[in-house]
Amino acid sequence: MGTRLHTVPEPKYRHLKTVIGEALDHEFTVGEVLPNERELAARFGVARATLRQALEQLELEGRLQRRRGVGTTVAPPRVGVEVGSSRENWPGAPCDPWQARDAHRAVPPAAVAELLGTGEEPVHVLTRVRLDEALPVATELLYVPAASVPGLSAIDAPGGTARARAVLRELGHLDPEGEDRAVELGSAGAEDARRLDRLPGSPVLLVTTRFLAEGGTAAVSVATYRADTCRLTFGADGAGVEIAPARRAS
Amino acid sequence: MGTRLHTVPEPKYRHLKTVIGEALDHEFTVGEVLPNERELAARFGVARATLRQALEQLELEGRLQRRRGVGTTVAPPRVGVEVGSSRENWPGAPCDPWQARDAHRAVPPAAVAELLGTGEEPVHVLTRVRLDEALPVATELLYVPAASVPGLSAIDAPGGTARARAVLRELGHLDPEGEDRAVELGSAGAEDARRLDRLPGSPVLLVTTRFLAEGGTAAVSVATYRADTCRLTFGADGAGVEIAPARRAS
DNA sequence: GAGTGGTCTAGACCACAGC
DNA sequence: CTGTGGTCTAGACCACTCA
Repeated sequence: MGTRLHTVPEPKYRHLKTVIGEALDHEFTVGEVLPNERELAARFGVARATLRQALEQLELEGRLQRRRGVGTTVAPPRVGVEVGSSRENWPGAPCDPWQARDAHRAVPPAAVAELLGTGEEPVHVLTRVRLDEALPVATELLYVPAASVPGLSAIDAPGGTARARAVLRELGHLDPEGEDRAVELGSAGAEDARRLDRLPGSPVLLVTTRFLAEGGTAAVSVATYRADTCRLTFGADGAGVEIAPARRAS
Repeated sequence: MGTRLHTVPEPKYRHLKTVIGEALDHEFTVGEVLPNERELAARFGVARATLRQALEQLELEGRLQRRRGVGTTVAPPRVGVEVGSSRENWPGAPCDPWQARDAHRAVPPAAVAELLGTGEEPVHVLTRVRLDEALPVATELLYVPAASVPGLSAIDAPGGTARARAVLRELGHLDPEGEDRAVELGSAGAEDARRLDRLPGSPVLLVTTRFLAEGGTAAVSVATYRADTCRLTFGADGAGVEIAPARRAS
């Protein structure tokens, strides 16, 4: 009685994924370019679409990187980006890892308005970017109700980065009381995709954060992290920098 | 001077995604079944593969649920599962939301062994499942070095759930000193897929947790959450139960 | 057995990067 | 320009669920 007689036949693309995945571990180095898709498909004796199904999953797992017009390369290990507990990512804090790009006033989407407790009232909306080694890893919309930045008159700074800095400066004066966070899977919209240098629809990790101060919600951040290159870390006060990626076994 | 003259033509599947997404918001209710793929493709005048590309992304965003042999239905909003800070998810704690399924001894994968600080030495490996409303939302492998459970002899319980309970009981006696966590995107392996009632390769959120006690790593958990149905929450001590899903705008 | 989504094929053309 | 990955087609068959 052989092991697992007559289990379902494994689909081709899944077998391909295993084979290529093992080849990546043993016969390729980070950054190396793979043969092109037509070549690979021919070599494995499958249609290009089938091969692509395998490559897609490997890319989803952060093991491959594909760029139109360029080719498919072996991806480096995911970079860990600190998202959690350390107080340094309070907006406006000295070590805040985000770069402000713009600021304007607008009525937030309903889901955000509910978290803020504001109604249809416009709030400050900051657009920010987070870089790692000069490459963008995330974009963010930071919603700040006027009530959180009392020292700022609505027409204080004309807009753009100047106002963004002013809002952040005021936020930094608040006394942080903690944060709420939610992480879920999403896909990049057109804007985010452009800023993250990915195609629209690429998988992203959506991090919604509620910043608490003075008994209420001081700001809400909706951040979009590249799921292919990022591993979000939630350190126990800076101790957890060393978590290595856990590779899936089938 | 029309707005955005001559920008790139939007791919069909992305336009489809928008159209169907809007229809989901306005003309369908949660749980309702959509027309089948051949019917939809014909209705929109595209090939089935193109339609499927749109459906795939909507499923990735948690807006659709597809089951072979059954059909495509409108998904309910994602369920928030508490993963973070609250001390109640320490393994073996009274309110631990996980259900033990099995226990055995094995040498952990290299990445886990490194976190544990054990070498090639075998550790306890507990298999657990996390349910929400009787549906599985996550599976877990919990690696516990023998040193963390001194009150347990290696052959104490013969294995299975009995030993799992014994290990957890011992773990619960430790004094928690904090946790490290990392979240990344992955795809379900064959085993996980079966337990989560999904197909292999489905997107999952991989949560690697290091439990700290007595100055070292008491255990390492590698948990696999269904990315389609789950939103991981990291509450500020139970305050953040109310975070609503933030829907992507394009 | 009928109907669903999942897999697969063998083509085609398009958009983009880089020379 | 050439070569890459991205999109798209019109079929086919398979695996699964349920009546």
